[in-house]
Amino acid sequence: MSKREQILKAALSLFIENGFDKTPTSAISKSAEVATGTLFHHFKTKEDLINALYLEVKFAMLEHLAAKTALATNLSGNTENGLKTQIKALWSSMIDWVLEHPEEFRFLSQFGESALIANNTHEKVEAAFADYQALFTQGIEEGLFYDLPLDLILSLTTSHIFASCNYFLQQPELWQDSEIQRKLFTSFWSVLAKFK
Amino acid sequence: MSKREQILKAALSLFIENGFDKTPTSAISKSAEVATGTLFHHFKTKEDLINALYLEVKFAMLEHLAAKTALATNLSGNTENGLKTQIKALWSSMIDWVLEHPEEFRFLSQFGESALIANNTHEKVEAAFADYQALFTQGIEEGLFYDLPLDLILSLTTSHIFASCNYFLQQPELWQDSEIQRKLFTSFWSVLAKFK
Amino acid sequence: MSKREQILKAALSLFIENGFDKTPTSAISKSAEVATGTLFHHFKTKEDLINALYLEVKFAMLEHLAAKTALATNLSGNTENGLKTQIKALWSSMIDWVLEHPEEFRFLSQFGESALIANNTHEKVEAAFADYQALFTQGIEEGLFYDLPLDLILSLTTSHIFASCNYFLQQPELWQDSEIQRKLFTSFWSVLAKFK
Amino acid sequence: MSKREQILKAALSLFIENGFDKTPTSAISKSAEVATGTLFHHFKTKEDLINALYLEVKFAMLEHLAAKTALATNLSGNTENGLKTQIKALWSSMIDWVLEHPEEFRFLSQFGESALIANNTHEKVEAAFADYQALFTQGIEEGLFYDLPLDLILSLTTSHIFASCNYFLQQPELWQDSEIQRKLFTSFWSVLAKFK
DNA sequence: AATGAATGAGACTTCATTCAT
DNA sequence: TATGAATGAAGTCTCATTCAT
Repeated sequence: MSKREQILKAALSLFIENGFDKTPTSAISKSAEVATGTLFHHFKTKEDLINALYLEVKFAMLEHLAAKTALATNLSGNTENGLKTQIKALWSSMIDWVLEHPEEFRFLSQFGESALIANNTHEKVEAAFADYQALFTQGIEEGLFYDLPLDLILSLTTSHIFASCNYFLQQPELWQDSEIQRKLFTSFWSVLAKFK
Repeated sequence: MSKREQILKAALSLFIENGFDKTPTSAISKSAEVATGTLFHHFKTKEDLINALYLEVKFAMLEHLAAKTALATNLSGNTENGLKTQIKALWSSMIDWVLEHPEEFRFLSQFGESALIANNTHEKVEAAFADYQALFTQGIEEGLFYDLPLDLILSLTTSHIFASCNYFLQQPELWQDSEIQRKLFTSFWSVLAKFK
Repeated sequence: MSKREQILKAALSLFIENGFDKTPTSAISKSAEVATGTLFHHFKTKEDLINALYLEVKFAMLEHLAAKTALATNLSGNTENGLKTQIKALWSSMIDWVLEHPEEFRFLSQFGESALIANNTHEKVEAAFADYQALFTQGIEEGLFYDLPLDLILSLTTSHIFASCNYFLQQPELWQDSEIQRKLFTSFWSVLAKFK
Repeated sequence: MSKREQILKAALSLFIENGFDKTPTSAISKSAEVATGTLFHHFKTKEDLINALYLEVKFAMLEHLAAKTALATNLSGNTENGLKTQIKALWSSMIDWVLEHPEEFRFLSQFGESALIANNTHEKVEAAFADYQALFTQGIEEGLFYDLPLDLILSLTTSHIFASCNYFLQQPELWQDSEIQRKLFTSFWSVLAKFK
């Protein structure tokens, strides 16, 4: 692992454990076993570091989703209920990834909305997730979803997933229960879809 | 307004504007027009201050909900669909309060999950909200809601309301549109209820 | 006990326990169960308080010595070895008092040399102890003691007593051992006297 | 001189002049001509600084004593009165060192008994002085000294030396007077020895 | 005499960042 | 690329003292 990677890894753990402001850069470099100067060699400032970390995590998540949902899309073809299938794949891939990457998820929960993440950073992420967003636009346009503003729809679904993930992180065994999965997806789906 | 209240008010504004760590206690006392020592006369530490503020805000919200929903309960009597009526009253009172108290809502959004709020504080709040929580227990027990853990149900509904509130704070005029209200409550209700 | 006395008593305990600077006046008034303002009603400043306390303690000690050694003097008459008898009485009365008033002794040990005690205060004390000092002048003049400066003699004897008292405070039962008393007085006496 | 040494030197002067609590760390760094942060780079806290300083001073004194008394030991051989010779060498080396290092001595006088010096620190010092302590154990065991507890003996002798040093610091020319030296050592010796 | 809320100067310490090596 | 001693501005909190009641 390169020193840059050591630093990112140490920062991830420390930021979620103590928060950004309660994590001195000296603690990061110590935990990463590099000198204090080395951190600033790789990241101009502490805020640069957290933005770089945010991008790494979001893109890692994206790669996972891409791998899982590409498969789902191919299997389903483009049948009439293709949208529901795709969104279900997205939904469950997301929860899978979170359960495999709990620290990363906690990081996104804590810092995704914080002012530390620059607009510039958010824009890069949004561009990368454009394809997924398009699924929701499609659902609204086809009259399958409630006729509500796209942003509101996205926000409602995102927060439903986040709440579910938080719950499963506490009780991971529940995710194995297919009955619970079914109920929960029904709840999720009905947040946006007019019909079950 | 007592000096204590001046301090709480100033802290509320500054914390949501800049965050906890980016708000020096000196800025709070300055904005509250009291001496630096006065802040520490009333609140032993800066963390004590934010916990006291959290309690004040939560209890103010509770009072508003109590006033509004007591009314709703009386009107509805205890008819068969009493639960849905009560929860709808709760839902809309909540959004009403948020739109009337945007700073307080932003404060709860930012700090409700943060490690700054002590367990002790959370416990006091939960005790005060026990009656509302009971509504959800009832819904689960009566088989009206999904048979999912109470905590999960609460978390899903809370995050639905929060996402809605956040949206209306950006677009307050949409809350006047009764059609949107209807759709959104339908979405909200179906997060937890098996039947529409 | 008057409030003034309550304050002095609380201050004594706290000063020896934590030191002068580590004892807030607020802690003193709290321990004395009076209001913060009351302390400053009786003592103009915190330094005034410690000076008042120093005087109280020194005069209390003096009273004890006077009571004990007056007796000794009367019994001994003014025989040739009167001086040794008187000094022995002084020596043992002093240790008696210390063992009965350990807090007061610790207070004198810690603050007797400190810059907190004003010259003015020291002068009052010295005036009150003039009679005892005269004993040592007499010993030097009579050629019984080493021909060394009075200040040095006083300093050597005082520190011998202090060291002994400190020891007996740790091991009070040793003071009951008359053999040890005898040896220790022999040691003490030979610090100043040419002959045993 | 390294920055660390500059800080220790400045702290020594300021502590004895004003006391620990009346010496702001800002005054130390200013007097040492280093930045405020530099002090805390070398010493984690202000108390760490005074403990480090205490060790430095005690070890410097020890080195001086070792150099002087090693010589004395060699000259004296192990004749019958070797112990008295050695202790006299110790006694006069000690006073020599104090007169050459008045600030260091005042520092030890003021802080040696204070609660600021950690047990841990005292233990390190005691270990280093074990050889000298052994001389006194020997004196007691050989029946040359009073049969009193070692701690008490050490305490009595230490305070005799301290009182003498304090006196000579006021009147350094007296230390040149060999007659006074002789009397004073006789006084010192008779604190512990049964025979002159 | 007694109270205690209010004051504000000043204390210790932290920490992101730099720079000479 | 890597190091870590050095920096100094800025932060939280303490505390002796005052004064209106």
